[in-house]
Amino acid sequence: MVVTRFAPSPTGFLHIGGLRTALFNYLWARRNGGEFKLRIEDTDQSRNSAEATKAILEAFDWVGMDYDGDPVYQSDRFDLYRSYIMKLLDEGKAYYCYMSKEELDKLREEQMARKERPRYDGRYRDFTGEPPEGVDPVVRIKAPLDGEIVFEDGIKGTITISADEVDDFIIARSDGTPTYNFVVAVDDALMGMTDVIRGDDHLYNTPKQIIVYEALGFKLPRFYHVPMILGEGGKKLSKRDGAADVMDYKRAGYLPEALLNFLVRLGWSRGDQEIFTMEEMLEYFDPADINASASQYNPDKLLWLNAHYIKNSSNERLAGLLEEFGVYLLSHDKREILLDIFKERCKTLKEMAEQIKEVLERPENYDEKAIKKAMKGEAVQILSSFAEKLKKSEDLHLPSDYHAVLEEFVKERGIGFGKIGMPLRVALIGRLGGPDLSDVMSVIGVKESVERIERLINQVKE
RNA sequence: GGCCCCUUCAUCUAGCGGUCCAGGAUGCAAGGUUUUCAUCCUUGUCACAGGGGUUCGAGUCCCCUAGGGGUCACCA
Repeated sequence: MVVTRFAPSPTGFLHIGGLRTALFNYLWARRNGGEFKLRIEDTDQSRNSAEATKAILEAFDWVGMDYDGDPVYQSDRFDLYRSYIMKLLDEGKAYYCYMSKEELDKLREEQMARKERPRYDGRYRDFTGEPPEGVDPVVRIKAPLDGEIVFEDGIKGTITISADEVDDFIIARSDGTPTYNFVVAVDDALMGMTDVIRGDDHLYNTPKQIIVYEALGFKLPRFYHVPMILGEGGKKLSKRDGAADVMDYKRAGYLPEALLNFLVRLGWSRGDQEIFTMEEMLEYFDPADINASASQYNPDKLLWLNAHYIKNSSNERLAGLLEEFGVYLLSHDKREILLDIFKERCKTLKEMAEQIKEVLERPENYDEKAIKKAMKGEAVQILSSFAEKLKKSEDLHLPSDYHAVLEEFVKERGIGFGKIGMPLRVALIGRLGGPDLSDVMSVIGVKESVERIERLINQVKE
């Protein structure tokens, strides 16, 4: 049985680094038929917010990762933590420390001045005297005084930390609330975690948590510390590097499977394979194969992946998704042709929506450079006679019908395709470039095509 | 600064001592397809951080240097 978890603190949105660790945990649990749990680390009441929790849940929902059972909120479990703190106190494995915050700060400053590593000096570790008046004590755990703490990391190998790097850290604050490293260890043990996959910014927390595990007699899980995702340029990932919030990717028109595929390949691979369906990820993912080095965020690759998944989506699905971007195609009679055209050429849903709108809606203004390039010479005459020809043609429905008219027109006038192509393009969608003209006309029909041509002609005449 | 971790093309990566004058993908460039743009196809471009060892043989093992990252709270 494999049990994993994702344990965010609800202090903000879910960012892509978090999503990746969540994905790794999810895949590993599911691959093994185990459980994937969600735990909200909200022990610091001043910093967490209900909205943040909601945003995290929303992101999970969007990418389609399901978790087992209800999310566990640490704020519901203070009594539980207290009982374990009492237990350690009773067994002499933890103790009250009456040092005030001010004293502590002073000690730290002195140590820093002496260029020493700031650490608690253990002055109350074996204290038996009268406690000072008027001080609410914190509870500290007894960390080993010498030797080293060694553990096996599934990604980085054997990690050795000298005992004097870890002091008697606080497990309960003076107001009685438990601290992070204590509750994580207690919860992971009690929730039955077998594998803890987390960011390697937690590497230094691990020895502390191991101290808690051992003091409480809990069995250690396997640890995997995954390297962080760096921003472009190798610096810490920031908002500037694409949208840091997972839901921003939805708003920007990314498909969740593209994002997941992108993230799973950041630090993990299987031979030369680039495209992974969820089924394939579930079949092959193993945290032991994660790279030990950090990787950089690469927006171009994400875009490429997204284009791939758009191409391979059904028109029905795309039509549904496009509604969020103001394009309503579900019951549009030209839905299939429209989507067939644009799913091949767009990298995001947002881009797709914009380009579909270019076809569906008349151009509001014309690209100036395009006008200059396309509307010289006899372009106006060519356009208007093409409009005449369109009006006279009957039974134009399919793109091929329009294509035939276009071909005939070019032949009759003895001109190159570009002579009509460029101006017509500007008339229909307002710019050069874009999809096949026959496709566009078949979508909007003869009447609208003619009107758009006339509109451009009038505009140019002015 | 102390401690810990990391280091193959611009980027994501393959490589687990010989099959590597280092493979794939993205990007970029060129060509082809296309009435245009995009897609697509083809070709090309580009890397073992540096220095010492170990070994018959090192991208692969060890050490040093450099660079990068992380961490040193009554935050999580």
